[in-house]
Amino acid sequence: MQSFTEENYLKTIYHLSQVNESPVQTNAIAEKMQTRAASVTDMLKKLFDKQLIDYKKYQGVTLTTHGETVAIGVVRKHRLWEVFLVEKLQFRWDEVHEIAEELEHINSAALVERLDEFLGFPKRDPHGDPIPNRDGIFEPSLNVNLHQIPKGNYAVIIGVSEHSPAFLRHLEKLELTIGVVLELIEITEYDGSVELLVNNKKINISREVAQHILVNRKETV
Amino acid sequence: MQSFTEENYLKTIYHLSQVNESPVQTNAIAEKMQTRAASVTDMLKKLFDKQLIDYKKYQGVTLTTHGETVAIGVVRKHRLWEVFLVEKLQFRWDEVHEIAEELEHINSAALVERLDEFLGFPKRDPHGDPIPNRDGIFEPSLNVNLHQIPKGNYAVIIGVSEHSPAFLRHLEKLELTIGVVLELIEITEYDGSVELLVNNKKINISREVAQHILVNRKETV
DNA sequence: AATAATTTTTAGATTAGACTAAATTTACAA
DNA sequence: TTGTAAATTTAGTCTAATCTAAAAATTATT
Repeated sequence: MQSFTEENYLKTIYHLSQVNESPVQTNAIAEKMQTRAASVTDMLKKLFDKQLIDYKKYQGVTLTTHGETVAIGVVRKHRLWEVFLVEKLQFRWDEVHEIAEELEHINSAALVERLDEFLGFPKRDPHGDPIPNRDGIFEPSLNVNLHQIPKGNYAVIIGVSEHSPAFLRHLEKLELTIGVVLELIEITEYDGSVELLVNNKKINISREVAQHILVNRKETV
Repeated sequence: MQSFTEENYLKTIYHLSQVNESPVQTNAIAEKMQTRAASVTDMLKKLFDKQLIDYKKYQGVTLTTHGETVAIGVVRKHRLWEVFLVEKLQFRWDEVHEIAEELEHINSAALVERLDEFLGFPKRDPHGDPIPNRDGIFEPSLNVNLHQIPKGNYAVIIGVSEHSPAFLRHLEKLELTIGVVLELIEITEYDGSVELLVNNKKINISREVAQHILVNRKETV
């Protein structure tokens, strides 16, 4: 069994090796976890001794199969609890991350499976992130961001790649939430800002925002 | 804010001062928490410094108003989560205590209030224990055990005063669960065992079992 | 009241996780 | 290839929570 803290390290290493590729660097972990590199080194030794990571001094880390299983288990719990909080307890999508950070460490296999069933085996969390099944398998997905859609095309929002409450509330205000269908009218050459048609309204969003909105292209409306 | 561990100490002190009267002794806390008296003394000093308990060396402890508020908050969360696990996730009443021991430390006032609402503001947990409201107020209750009912009388089971899975499964097997109406036929003088009529069946239970079943007397069937 | 038994506290260590400061290794540029 | 900057690790502390063993205080018993 892993401690709360060990689980958080594994989860962070997992996320970092998804975004950039592995091996993951000590400093990257330290920054993400708001701690110091020296603390990370201490923990890496411990995780290595427990065979949860592969680690050579100065060479960064990758998760072992076992370590990845644990990390994906934590991600699964986090995302299922987020669905619970939004679907059952009526929280907004920008409020659930912090609470799920605590709930993800509750330790009961039976609880996770029953929660999954209670929620109807959801495939994605409220931000559109995929939920691994009990075997740790994710449904394949495309991950195209809005900025990559050619003009004149339609798309449906399936997720976001940035989870800060400020960003999520901004999207909410723009009516850019999961499931919304939009038409991409124009990408401004000068600053990369994007003009959209959403709910019959024309709106303009910055390149930064557009790049954090994940979509599926749609052939028709 | 209190740590996980501090919350557990406060909860234990709270429970012990309900059962026997206060002040609560160091050894009693140690036994209940499966730890050593020396560890308890260390923690008592800390809780005293935080003004969560009143404590004089060698004289035992009582909770301060603040400490009691925290303890009741933990009890409230524990019992609400137990209701969730049984009512929504279909756990049995003998399976929920351990999971609730973890969930009770999740830290979000909004979560507790929304969970309470989602569950329909339950007044009692799956073992019949009262759930304090958001202000820490318990609904008054009588707490008569089955052994105190005069023969020939009817009663309805409202709770239990012993929560071990073994005991709960035993009751389940005897069909002695919350809400069940029974008639007390006889209390055997020799060993205090009790003869009951439940669901039209005559059964016999030991004095020990009878004393851990809490009931309300009923005038009629 | 004196002594024995019990309870509680103190003293001193230990472990997990974190920190600072200094040393070391790696990477990169002149 | 040599020197410097950046990244990482080591060494040594710190705090929270625990422990054992010993000392002190309280309670019970003659």
